Amino acid sequence: MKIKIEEISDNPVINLVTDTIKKKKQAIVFTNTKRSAEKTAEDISKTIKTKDKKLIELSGKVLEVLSKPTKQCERLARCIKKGIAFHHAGLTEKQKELIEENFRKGIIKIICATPTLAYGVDLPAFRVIIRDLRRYSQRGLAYIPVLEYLQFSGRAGRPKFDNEGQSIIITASKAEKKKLKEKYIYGKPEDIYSKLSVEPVLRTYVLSLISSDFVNTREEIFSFFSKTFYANQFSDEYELKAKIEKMLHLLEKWEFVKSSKKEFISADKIEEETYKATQLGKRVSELYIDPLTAHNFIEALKKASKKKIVAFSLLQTISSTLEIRPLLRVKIKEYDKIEEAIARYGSYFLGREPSIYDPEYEDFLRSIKTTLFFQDWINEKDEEYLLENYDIRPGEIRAKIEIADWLLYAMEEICRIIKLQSIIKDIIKLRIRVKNGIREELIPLIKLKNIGRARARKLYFNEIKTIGDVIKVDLSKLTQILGKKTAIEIKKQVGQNFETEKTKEKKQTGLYEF
DNA sequence: GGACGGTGAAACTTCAGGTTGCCTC
DNA sequence: GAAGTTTCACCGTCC
Repeated sequence: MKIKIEEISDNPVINLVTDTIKKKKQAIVFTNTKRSAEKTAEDISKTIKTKDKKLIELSGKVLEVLSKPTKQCERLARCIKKGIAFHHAGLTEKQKELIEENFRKGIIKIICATPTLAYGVDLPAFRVIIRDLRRYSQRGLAYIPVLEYLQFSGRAGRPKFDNEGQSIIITASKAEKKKLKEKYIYGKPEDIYSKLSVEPVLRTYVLSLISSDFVNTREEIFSFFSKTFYANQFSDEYELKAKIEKMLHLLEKWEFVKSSKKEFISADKIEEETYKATQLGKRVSELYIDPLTAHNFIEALKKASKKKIVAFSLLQTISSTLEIRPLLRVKIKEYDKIEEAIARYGSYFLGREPSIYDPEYEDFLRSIKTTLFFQDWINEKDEEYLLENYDIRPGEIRAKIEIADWLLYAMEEICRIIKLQSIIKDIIKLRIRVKNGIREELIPLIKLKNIGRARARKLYFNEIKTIGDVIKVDLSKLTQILGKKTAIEIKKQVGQNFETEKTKEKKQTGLYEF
């Protein structure tokens, strides 16, 4: 199909977007990096002159999601004022919600997004503009799979509102146009391959099958895997068997499963060797962490019980797992800083420190940077600081923290089973700190509902340091610090009722909200 | 003559994201 | 590999 579009700039994306708005339609622009999504949104917004009250209001909301807005928040707010937004995993949940909601309402006209928006979120638009079909990978810039292209263009056309949807690819030349047409528009999507043979996956599933008593003998295990999609696809039975054998051996060595071979079997009974999960193995399987992670935790905890540890020790242990990946990237200028941290905290490490010549050294440095990020987070550094110093955005911070929380929980559980009581306390404390991004002294206050890191710090600063202090302090002072509504609510939580007549009334009519 | 500002080219740096998993007030 | 950012050389201008 051919459509004519007015050329107001030499940037085709801007021309297309302007045309879309003129038609009173909406568009999603897909780019290949977060930075590009932001830049594109900004470039577009600069060409737009509008002063919509709703947009200004929305822009304010977007800016207020954190106690102190980051540069990213400010940039987003500026774009939204013009009805343009960018959307990627670095935004906070609230910001993403606001953008999606207001795009559906038609208030936001254009979203510049990374692939996040093509998955999960149901957000159709009249026009989809795919600016980049190549993305950086290990082998340099590579074309994205056809499947992904289909995912992008699947966003085009709103079933109830439009009769058609447009998916437009931006190309640099005629030759490229022809090539991309062949590959993406007329081409077939790729085959799907099983990832079952990837070691962490295989480890997890072998343990899970044994732990749930779904299979117990070697034969049963082989037979199970031989019916999987993986076996179907590769049909290299020998290789698969060898891999499973290896996994069984490891699980046994790590004491997650026990083989009957080691037990006494009477002479007249030739029993087939069976596998059973140990108590530890069962729990590891329930926790759904990679058995290797669990094993590393156990080794680390054993070391930890024999020496002085600090938050860094445990944070570094969880930053060395596969689950926490991707690790923060160490930038060229940061090498010195990281090396310095290694020197400073070296004695607190619980794992092996690879030498500079080891291939995993690079990952080690990245794990240290990730650890330092966590450490700054629990020392109450704000989002702007973390963005500047670690290049990690609010949305990414949340995602990392959720995984860290889960891992620390798993660590705590393992600790119970292997009976290392002395460390459990440290883990529990750390978990609260990681979850909330607070120093240890705020732990008592954070237990109150509606009190997060910012308010807890405010209270502490005002000499209200414990629940007892909260009870003692009078309402007017608390109101000064937290505002009336929160102050009353907090007082209520510690058993003091200051409900005013007004709020009581509201409550009766069902309008009262916290 | 030096501070300053503007400009553009060259050099440098960095590059998507996610699902499940657990417990709980 | 290329977009986006930073750095730097260069020039003109002003005081």
